[in-house]
Amino acid sequence: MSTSLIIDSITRHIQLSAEEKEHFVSLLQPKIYKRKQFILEEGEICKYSTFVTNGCLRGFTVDQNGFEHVLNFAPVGWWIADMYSLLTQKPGILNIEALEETEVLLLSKSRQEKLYLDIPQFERFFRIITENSLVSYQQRLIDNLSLTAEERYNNFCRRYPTLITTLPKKQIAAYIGVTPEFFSRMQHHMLKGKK
Amino acid sequence: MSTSLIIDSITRHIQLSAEEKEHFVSLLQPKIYKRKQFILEEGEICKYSTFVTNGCLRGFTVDQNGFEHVLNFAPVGWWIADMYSLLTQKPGILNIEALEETEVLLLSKSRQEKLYLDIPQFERFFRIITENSLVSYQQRLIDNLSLTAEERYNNFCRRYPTLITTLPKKQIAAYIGVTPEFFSRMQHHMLKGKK
DNA sequence: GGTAAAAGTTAATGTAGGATAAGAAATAAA
DNA sequence: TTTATTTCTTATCCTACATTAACTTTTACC
Repeated sequence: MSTSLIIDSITRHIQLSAEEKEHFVSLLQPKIYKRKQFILEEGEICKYSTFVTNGCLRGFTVDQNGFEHVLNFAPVGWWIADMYSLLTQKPGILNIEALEETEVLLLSKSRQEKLYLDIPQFERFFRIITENSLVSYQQRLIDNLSLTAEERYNNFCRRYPTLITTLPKKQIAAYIGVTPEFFSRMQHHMLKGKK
Repeated sequence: MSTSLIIDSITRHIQLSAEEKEHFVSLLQPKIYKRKQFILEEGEICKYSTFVTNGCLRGFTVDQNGFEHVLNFAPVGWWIADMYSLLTQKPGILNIEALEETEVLLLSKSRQEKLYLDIPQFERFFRIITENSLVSYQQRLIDNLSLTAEERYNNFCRRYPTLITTLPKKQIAAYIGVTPEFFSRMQHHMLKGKK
């Protein structure tokens, strides 16, 4: 089980002793998902916080008309969950799917809660990453209210330069909030504009 | 200084001794804002978490074309801040303004940080309310990607029934993401549809 | 390496919601 | 109570993006 990445990303925010690290690692379950395999499906209760050590996941919803909307991507080093369902333990609306073969570390809700009591520093760690996540969703909401699709795409490229090359365009379109057809036309238009 | 509301809302999530409550309250600064007065302006550094004990605030951005977009409302019992600016201590893009005469309790960033060390339970409290806030922004983002303006308005009415009566329609329009003109037309259309 | 499936493109037509303008109604300040 | 300001409405025209459909290219996997 490769845990150096998760430990590094945690100790960027809090300090842990060797024993604490060891204890934390003992709570994690490694798992591998194949391309297109679902980590979580709409209607299920989310039982885990999922940390990606390899590959990439996507969280998305399906609307009344069957169209998919991407809430988030989780590339290497990111956490993902259906936060609503994880917190309330009620059925969620999120689907989480592997975009390619993906290795994760699972932290169950009950173990996460116990962790807060055993090592209170983790309360701080999850507070901090939740705060950062909140800020980025607020910014994205403002972007969706203020900007054109073209501007939102430019922001996406600026914020996640590595993802543009790896993700199918279809998925980026579903993230910025346009149809694949319009996305295609938009890119054509942007190229023309630059020349 | 009326602190029973803030103490109640905190002790719904964590337990505090009488001394801890007293200590917490000693960190708060009461303040009153007049209608249209700004709590924070774009470009400033956000120094406080603000808790509303009376009245109502709004957080909004102004886009390139001068249009306002409402990120959030803070009625009685809610916290508000420019989270990006508060966390990074860099100039923010949010304006926070009083919609009516409003009483608040201010908790400065430095005192909040010290509070985490003095009473670690507060780390948990702010983790929990940040998680809840995150969930609602995620849901709102999905709504903006999936639903029509009419459906978003219905959701707003369902989620914040008390606010519909008190807020100017203009502000609700800027929250759900339409112009006041279209909002007006939309309401007319909805009435017709119901009969 | 072949083939089915998925992803991407292009074009024509349609629509939710924006822009502009101008007046009516409500509210606040004096 | 009056006046000024803000909010709300209605109507017309306009645009960013959606829909549909048909086609091409790329990718996965047997």
